[in-house]
Amino acid sequence: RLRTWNSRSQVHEPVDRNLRQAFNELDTLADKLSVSQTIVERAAYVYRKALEKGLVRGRSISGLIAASLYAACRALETPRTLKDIAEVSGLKKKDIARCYRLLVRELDLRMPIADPVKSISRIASKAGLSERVQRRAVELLRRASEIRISAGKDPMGMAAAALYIACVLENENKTQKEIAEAAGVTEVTIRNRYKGLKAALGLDEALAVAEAKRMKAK
Amino acid sequence: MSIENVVASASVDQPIDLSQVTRLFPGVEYHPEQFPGLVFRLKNPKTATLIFSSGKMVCTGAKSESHAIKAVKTVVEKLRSAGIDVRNEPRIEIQNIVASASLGGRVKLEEAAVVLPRSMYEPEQFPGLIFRMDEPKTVILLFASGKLVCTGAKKEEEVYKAVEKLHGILEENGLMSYE
DNA sequence: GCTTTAAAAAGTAATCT
DNA sequence: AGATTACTTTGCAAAGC
Repeated sequence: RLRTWNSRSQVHEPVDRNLRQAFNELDTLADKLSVSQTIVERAAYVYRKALEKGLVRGRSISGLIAASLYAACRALETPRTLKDIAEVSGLKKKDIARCYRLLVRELDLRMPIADPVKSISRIASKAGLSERVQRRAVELLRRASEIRISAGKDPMGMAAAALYIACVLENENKTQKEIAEAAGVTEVTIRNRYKGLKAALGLDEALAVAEAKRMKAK
Repeated sequence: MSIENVVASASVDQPIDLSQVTRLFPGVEYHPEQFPGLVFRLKNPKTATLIFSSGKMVCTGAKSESHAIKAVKTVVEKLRSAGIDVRNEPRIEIQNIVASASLGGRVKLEEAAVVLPRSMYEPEQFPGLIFRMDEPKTVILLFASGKLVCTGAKKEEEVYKAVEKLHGILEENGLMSYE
């Protein structure tokens, strides 16, 4: 995808050698993650800035490329988790996260706060959930953010729990396990967020009725 | 507010034979292939002191500056009474103080992340907001509960100043909610 | 950059009963 | 479903790879 950038590079400069290797890795990751060309270009921009600031010295190109790609996804609010990028890059989540924080600190990147709503459709399609359930989950998340119960919690955990609750309320039979797998969190996390959302949004009665119906159907 | 950990460096300006220390104190941990420092643990003050062959040391785990100083002096005394001649008194410097505190109310974390310069809030990676303060030069981990961790200070006074300053900033911007 | 030491915050995770 | 233990983040020094 970045052939044009690569061919523009001149062979003699070591900077261009670095960029070509970096952009080749970026293309590979981007393909595996199925992200748009816009994301790739933003990631390439972030990496160039990092190169200019000398942040690449003594650090692995792979880690910074993976972190640049994560930063681009975050900046453009495209739901890709550190876990996703760790899986396709073969790098450790912890190392990519460290590079990402370095980029944000040193390049003064202003990142939008991760929004669980942006992950709803991706999790839903992986788990095979209806449009109605998704809309319900989004509404639950909107109410949750108003009363600030999401603060400090993993956005994917919030999104997964909202989808699970929406499934119960809309009588869509999906297990916590299926949604947990689609979201990349554990069932325990869904249960904990479920409790929090139920209590904070006053869903006790509605969920009790829906759960009872669910048991009967089963 | 309470001080949770104090890190101090020290030096007796004289080499120390770590193998000898290992022989005299069976309880110490020393794995030179893994790490050049010998771990000398004290029950009181409950601390762990790393001793290097250069005679330099690092004491961690103390709950106050004075406890850290007391711990280093105790370690030196123990070495002496075991038969190691340590001629000089240790030169001790406090390097870092870690404290925890509560602001007494909930913090609007997402809004704070937008308002506070040089702050990072990444709930996917860590539940707390990371705030780097210039003066006093400290780093504060701030949680939605209003509880926080302040680290990087070299004086207890800096911890108080940093926490009060942050509290003031949060109040001025309407980022606190009590009860 | 890594290695080791200590401690708190709140969240997530793995493992055992 | 709990309970436990362990890991994530921050700061810092030490000597050596």
